[in-house]
Amino acid sequence: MTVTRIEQKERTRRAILDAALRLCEGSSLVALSLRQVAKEVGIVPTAFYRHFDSLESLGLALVDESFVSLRAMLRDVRRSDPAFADIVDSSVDVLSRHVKEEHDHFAFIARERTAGPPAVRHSIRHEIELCERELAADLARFPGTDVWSSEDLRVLSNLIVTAMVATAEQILLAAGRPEAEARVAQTARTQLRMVLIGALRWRSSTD
Amino acid sequence: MTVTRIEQKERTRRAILDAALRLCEGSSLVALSLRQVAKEVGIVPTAFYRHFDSLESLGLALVDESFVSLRAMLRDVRRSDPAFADIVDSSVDVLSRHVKEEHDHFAFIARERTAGPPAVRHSIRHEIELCERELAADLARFPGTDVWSSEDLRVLSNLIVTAMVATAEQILLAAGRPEAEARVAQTARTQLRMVLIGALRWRSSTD
DNA sequence: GCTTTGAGTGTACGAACGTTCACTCATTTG
DNA sequence: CAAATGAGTGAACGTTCGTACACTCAAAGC
Repeated sequence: MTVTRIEQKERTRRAILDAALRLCEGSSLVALSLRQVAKEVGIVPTAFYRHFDSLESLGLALVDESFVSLRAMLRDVRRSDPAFADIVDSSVDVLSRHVKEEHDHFAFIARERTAGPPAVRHSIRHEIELCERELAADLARFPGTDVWSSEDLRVLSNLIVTAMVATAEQILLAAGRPEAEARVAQTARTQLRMVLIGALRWRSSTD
Repeated sequence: MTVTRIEQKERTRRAILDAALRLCEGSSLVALSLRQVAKEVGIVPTAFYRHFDSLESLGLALVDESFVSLRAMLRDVRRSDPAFADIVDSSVDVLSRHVKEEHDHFAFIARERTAGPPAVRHSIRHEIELCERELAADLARFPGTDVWSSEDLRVLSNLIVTAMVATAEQILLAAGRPEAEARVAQTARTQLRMVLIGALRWRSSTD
């Protein structure tokens, strides 16, 4: 019991983050009230201000936290299991596993990306742009892509990220129905293959 | 002045729809209050109930209305201008023109699709699914697609619709900055070509 | 051990919320 | 022309909202 003081504060902070994540599921941050969060946590409304100075800064903290989950997923995708013959199979597999494991974080990103408070929307968009740039860098490391322009890489990774965001949304929607999940994953695999093959062919036919 | 009575009612109804569309821009339907809408329209809160029995049914009316705009766009895409050499060019052109013209409707769909009240979300998802099925039927009419399975068509049209929804979101985001709009359109054209070529190649290599 | 600190409390406020109800009064109807 | 209709009014209700302020009382620091 040496660090009890800051430890307890951190515990309450976590409880607030979790409560907010839980409560705005099914609506949005913009429809959430400070009092609801406080009641859910079990503290008095004014105590909220000891941790965040507004719901918006709470939202920004949730963005940070959610993208920690998302980046953990990207890390897993990157060092894809060599047991998988196909990078597409392994990537979609990692995606669907992470999305289900960190359901709340991915749902938060998907929802607040378009409907959150302006600052939250902006922050999420920025993070996703960074992901696109990272993906473009990854793609550039592939054999045979050295002839591509950076613009082509950008366009391709934008398309892939868009498709994967949509896939994540559909996985969330199918959550708990294994056959629906499998269907979404199968669709995502096919789409990824179409895109990759198309990108290669398109390049070699226009360079 | 023969139809003044119902005419006036319709006018107020329109004013409510417009006010709601305007007010929930930048947040969401779930963060909208009946009183805000009434104030914006210039009627007393209780008068709202003469036209809708809840904000949710207002939301459903806005979904209907927004998809009238969207379907008008699809109609334009379908009878694509023969002056355009490329169907991709003409489709993206029609898309960006309609999205800008009916900015509010497309923004509404994009936003409430993930963040609206459950019934609204569900309704939008249903409408988008119908669009996907229509697109699949259109694609089936293309020469050379007769060997495709209906599942392949479904997967492809899902991918295309996803990419176009994302494009619409980016056009909305770039609204008012012509160079940004042009960039989004150019990206969309490239992506559509990658997808179409990839789908063709993928099919012919696995049938 | 005495003092300081700060997470959490409790009360209180004015504002906005959804909904109720009884109403007005111009238009429509018969 | 009298009666019925129905869009819009206005006051009132019980809630919930964000926030201000003065407070408690363990843990942390000296």
